[in-house]
Amino acid sequence: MNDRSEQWQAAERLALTLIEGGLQRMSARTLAVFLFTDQDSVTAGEIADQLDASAGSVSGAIKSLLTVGLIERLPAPGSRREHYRLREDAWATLFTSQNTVIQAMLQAAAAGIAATEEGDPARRRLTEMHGFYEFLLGELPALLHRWHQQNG
Amino acid sequence: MNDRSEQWQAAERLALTLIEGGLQRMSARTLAVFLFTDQDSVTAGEIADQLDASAGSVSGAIKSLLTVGLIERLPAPGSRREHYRLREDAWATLFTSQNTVIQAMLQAAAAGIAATEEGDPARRRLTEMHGFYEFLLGELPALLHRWHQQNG
DNA sequence: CCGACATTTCAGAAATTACTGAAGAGTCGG
DNA sequence: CCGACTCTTCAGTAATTTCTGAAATGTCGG
Repeated sequence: MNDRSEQWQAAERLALTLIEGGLQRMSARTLAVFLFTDQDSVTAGEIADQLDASAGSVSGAIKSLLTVGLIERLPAPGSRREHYRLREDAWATLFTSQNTVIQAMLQAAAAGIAATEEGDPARRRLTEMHGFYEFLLGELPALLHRWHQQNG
Repeated sequence: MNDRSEQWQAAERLALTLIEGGLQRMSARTLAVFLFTDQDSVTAGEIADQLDASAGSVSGAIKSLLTVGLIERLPAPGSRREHYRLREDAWATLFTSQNTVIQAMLQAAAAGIAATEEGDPARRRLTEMHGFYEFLLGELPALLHRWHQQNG
């Protein structure tokens, strides 16, 4: 028990959960490798081996994980291969990326309000929607601040 | 300006944003109709007309919106057709549905921790992940409570 | 500079997801 | 009860997304 293959299974299950959460399939599986590896950093080739996936798809996954800030490229450790690892604040970052969605919702609601007339029931609904996402956008920074304090 | 076709465009743009946020295409477009209609309630047929989609796909979308609690079926208004409308707390509900994802993350992390040994770097990473989602799960109810207070 | 190796890019293939259309089930008015 | 109308279900199809494989690019050691 508690051997590597059990960890691998747990990693694949976690990847499925990440997919539920909105990540793309290959990005999720790649992120799971970053979580479950017993090394400090991994290379694209190692990930491809572990996942039995093509170098191409791993390259794409790494690119997108870098873009959203979940992983980081390590200062070249003398090798020809690039090394990557999970960033310290990866989870807060993943959660924060929701803010983008919230802002888009806010703007969409505002656009809808602008397109409706006073007294149209649609305007009332869109105003409620706008109010909620405005509230959220205001609360999330404080929430993350509390996390960083509590977490040290 | 501010005519119906402009509203329709705004509705389709909002649908795209909802898709970004994780809804399925048809559910998102249907929800947009519920937001932008100038009626108090709409029927499946009206939605199908508005979206130029088949009755089947609208039926599926309504079913899923009902399931997650974003819309409600109205007490039969004497007509043969079913009437639906956006629920009052739809946006809070949509946001709350994230909690399910958070709990799944928490469990996935716990499973990973159980599968790793003391001293494995993977265990440290998984413990951090677990801590973050535990924090989130604790904060969200309070956040929604603040919303309901402020909102009345 | 050159050779070897790792990564990236991208067009095409595979797999998944979403929609349609038609048949069936349910329901209301008459 | 019957007929008309609406909604639901589901198999097939269409569209989209995702992955692969090979060629191109980049980089390091020598």
